[in-house]
Amino acid sequence: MSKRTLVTSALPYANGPIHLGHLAGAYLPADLYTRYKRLRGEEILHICGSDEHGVPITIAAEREGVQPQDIVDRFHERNKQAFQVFGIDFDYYGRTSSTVHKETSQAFFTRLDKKGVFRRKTEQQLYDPEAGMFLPDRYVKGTCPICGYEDAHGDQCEKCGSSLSPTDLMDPKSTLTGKTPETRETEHWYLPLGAYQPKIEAWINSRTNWKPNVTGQCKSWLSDGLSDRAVTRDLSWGVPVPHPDADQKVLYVWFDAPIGYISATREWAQSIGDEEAWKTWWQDSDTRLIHFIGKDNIVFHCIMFPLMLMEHGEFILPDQVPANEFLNLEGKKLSTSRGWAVWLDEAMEQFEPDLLRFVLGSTLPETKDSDFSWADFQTRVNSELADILGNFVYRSTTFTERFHEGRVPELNNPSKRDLAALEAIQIAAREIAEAYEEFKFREAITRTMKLARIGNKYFTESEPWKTRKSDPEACANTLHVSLQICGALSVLFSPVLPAKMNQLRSDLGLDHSTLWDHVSEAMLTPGSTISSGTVLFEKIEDESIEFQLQKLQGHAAQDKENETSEEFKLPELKPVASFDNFDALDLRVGKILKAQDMEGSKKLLKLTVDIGLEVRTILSGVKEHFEPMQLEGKLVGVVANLAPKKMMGVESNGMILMSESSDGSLRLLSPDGDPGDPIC
RNA sequence: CGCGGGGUGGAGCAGCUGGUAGCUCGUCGGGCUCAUAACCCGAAGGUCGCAGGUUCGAAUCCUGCCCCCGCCA
Repeated sequence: MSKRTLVTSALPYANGPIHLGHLAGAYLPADLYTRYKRLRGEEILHICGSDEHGVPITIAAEREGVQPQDIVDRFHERNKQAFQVFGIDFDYYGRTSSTVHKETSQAFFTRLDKKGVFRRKTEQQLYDPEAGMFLPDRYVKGTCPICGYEDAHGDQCEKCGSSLSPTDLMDPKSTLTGKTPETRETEHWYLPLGAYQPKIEAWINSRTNWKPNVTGQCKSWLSDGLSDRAVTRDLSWGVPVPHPDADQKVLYVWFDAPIGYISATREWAQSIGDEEAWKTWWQDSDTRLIHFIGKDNIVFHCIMFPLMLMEHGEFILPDQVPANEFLNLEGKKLSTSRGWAVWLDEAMEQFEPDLLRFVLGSTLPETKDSDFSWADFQTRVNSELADILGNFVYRSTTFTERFHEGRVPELNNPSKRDLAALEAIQIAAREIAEAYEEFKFREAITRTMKLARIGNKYFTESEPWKTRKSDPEACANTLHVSLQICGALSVLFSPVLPAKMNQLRSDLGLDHSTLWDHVSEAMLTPGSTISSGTVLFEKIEDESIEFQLQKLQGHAAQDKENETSEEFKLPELKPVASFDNFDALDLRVGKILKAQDMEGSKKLLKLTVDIGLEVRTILSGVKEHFEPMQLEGKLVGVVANLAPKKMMGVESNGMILMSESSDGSLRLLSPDGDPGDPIC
């Protein structure tokens, strides 16, 4: 039995925000596990951080005309913040652009180099003389030698799917300068995976407790035969290769990123004022190392990184890699580039983190790809969190409040049913724990919810509203038992619903440091006071779901527009809307009294509009289409009851109706009538 | 034959180290009224993609075929 557990979550790539797919793949399961283990009183450390090197970041930086560091700074902060709000309980969130990481990964490289692990190979690579640099695969485009597609990338042809090497391309062009690159010689360090294959294979075969999808993926790689992999690249953004012959070279991102787990742990040790503390977590064989990742990362965490650790010699190896499959969205695969994603920070503007944690946790892609849909989100929140769990707690506490002075009753002469319900608490605690230990988080959540279902059934069958008069002792027992179940739930559900269960424990007068092993049929002391009337979970209205769906469509449509902006194509009709949907809008005739420039905004004009009943301020994104003077005095259509929205520090109260031409230009809808007339 | 995943009642999933097909939601019927139009009970609904094979017995193992879906997490 290991003394402690080190949990790592895949380092998110710092060129974009976190979306639901990321959470479902690694962060939420890691957090559920960590929180569960902490509740067990076990020693556990959860490490993560931003992966900040690699070509996509330099491409993003160039596109925006900024430095890679700027991109990375932006997303590091944004993602760190989003994780925190969502309740992902990292002990430390580092970043690979840090000094400690640079030192750690360089030392790692040097040690492997000195041990003779690497092979140096000279190879031909494309060089852009104008840009003065070797071109990474993705910086080269050309004609695919296999299918003749003219716009193939240096690493892969999107048309036929063939994987390519830049030198395979016919008529290659640098995407930086558009020039034809020349071929030059360069030398790189390789990790000769092929040579180590037997060693890796033996190790993988010894991992008998891994998930089938993980082992399967590894074996498939092994049976294809591992090929050597470069660990260095000719780039400027990354960790410089610490070798005199390696001018202008950096460590390949796949090599330095996993070392980020170690460097982040070192930084954590510094932060607690004990520089050496990280060693316990990485070098003591009593520590169990667990990597939470998405399936795309399996090969790195199950083959490459373990090999690096083995050859380094001073580190423990991963004990478990509970990789998840992928999460789809509304039945379609997520695509950040096509705008088909739900961004964590945006989702949390509307919904409490616990709701997302629950729904996402209930549908984690543990064994195969799974699907997240907003309709399902609404159903699960309403029918499970609100109706089953929330309502059970509510009926138990309010009944106690109304008929028992808000105090936990004594248990006297319990019936068989009472005893069975109390026993269910222990059984649940045991079964739920078992599921967590086996990384079956969906199962854990189902089993936890089952206890609330048992509570409802027990409460209904006991009929305290009848025994209240006929048999007060039985009634008291019912309340006693129901409240004990609530108490148990407040702990057993807290890995999934940390904030809500904190609230519940407060209401029940339980200590926040209550541990899993304190869960029993006697958690609440008879006579102690409880609070009631807290509605833990509000139901989600259709409108909120509709809003999210539209936002999603909006993201996707906007992106489509960007892609096909040259085509003259009218947008497709939206799905049928009910009359109620239409009727919810209050459309009015308005008169623009004044139009002012919004300083600092590219798009917005500040309009003062008379809508008959009142004069209000409306911000409109029309600066690129109209001069303020053109607008003053015009009659326009106004959405008068749109929720106010603050932009650039000014609150906008409504929206001006426009028509948009295929070339993107806007025109006013000009109604006849007087300000305030309803449009119907 | 590029790699990988999958096809189970209306929907979303579990079962897949072989032995009467489960769960949540939805639907229908009933009960109850403490409660967030909630809760409880019952019912209908599946030849487990297709075809072969192994076996006393296969959703579960083997073979072939068909169809979906990912592969800038």
